[in-house]
Amino acid sequence: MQLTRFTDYGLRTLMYVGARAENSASVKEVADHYGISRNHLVKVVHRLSQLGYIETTKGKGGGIKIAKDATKLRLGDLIKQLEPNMNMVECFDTKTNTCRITGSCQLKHYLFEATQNFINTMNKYTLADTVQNKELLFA
Amino acid sequence: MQLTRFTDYGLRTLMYVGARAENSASVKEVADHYGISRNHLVKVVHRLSQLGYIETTKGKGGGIKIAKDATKLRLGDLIKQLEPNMNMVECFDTKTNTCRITGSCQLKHYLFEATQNFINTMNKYTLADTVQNKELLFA
DNA sequence: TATAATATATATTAGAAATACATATTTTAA
DNA sequence: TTAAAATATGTATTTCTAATATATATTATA
Repeated sequence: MQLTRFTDYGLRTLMYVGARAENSASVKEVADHYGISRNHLVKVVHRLSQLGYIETTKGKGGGIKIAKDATKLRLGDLIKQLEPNMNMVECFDTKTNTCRITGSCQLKHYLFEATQNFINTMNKYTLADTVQNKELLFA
Repeated sequence: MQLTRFTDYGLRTLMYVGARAENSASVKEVADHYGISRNHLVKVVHRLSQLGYIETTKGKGGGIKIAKDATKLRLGDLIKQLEPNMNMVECFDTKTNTCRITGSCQLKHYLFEATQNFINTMNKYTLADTVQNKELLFA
């Protein structure tokens, strides 16, 4: 049970940009700061922009910028949208489920409740909560 | 964010065996019932036996049997022990962590709390709760 | 002693995440 | 107007790990 690096990078990018002056930076700057692939990060940023969390500006002097108030960005919502698959077990997706005991098995209900609690707990916090000290982030 | 099939199969095996007369069955029987690889299931069963959840008997007439009272087997504990990796993000494991903002980043604390809530929720339920109707399981 | 079961180690396969590469597009500033 | 600097996008490759397969060993009983 893990989050993908895609989600991890997405959160880290928002944290970085949110802590920057004017809430802006370039993808290259973020990739360099974390020592991760710029090409991979481009896709994460692209997804964040699709979701409306980031504004991108092409061309010279362009870059990325947070599109929403960091105190309004709930972490649970972010995770739910960035994760490629929140189906905890096979039978969460009725299309591909092959489990023979689905009918009488209660496990899925408990897993659903637990996953919901996971997201709810994360939703107690916002992006703004994640960075305790903006200066320290760049130390 | 998903459980591995290994964990899924482990839970299903316990459910199956727990619903059987005398709480016993053979690996082959369980594998056939779910239509999954017997060889793979052998490893799951082996792990369950290492953890003390299942007793195995070799030889003719042998098989597997639940080693504990199903009403005492909490699902959260099971999941925690069956999952190969409960490190939600890279920085959960200080040995392999490379993230540069670990010092000032609060995300890990929130993720830790949320994961704990996930496990706690599952621990409200036991293996005995998962099977509503033993007969239905084999319908 | 043959058979039916689990135990164990190793090899292989499959799938998905992560990364790399190449090229297109856009915008600005010289 | 053109070069440069940024993101956009599609495809290919690599890497990792879960899942599966294979082979053999061990054990116990009929």
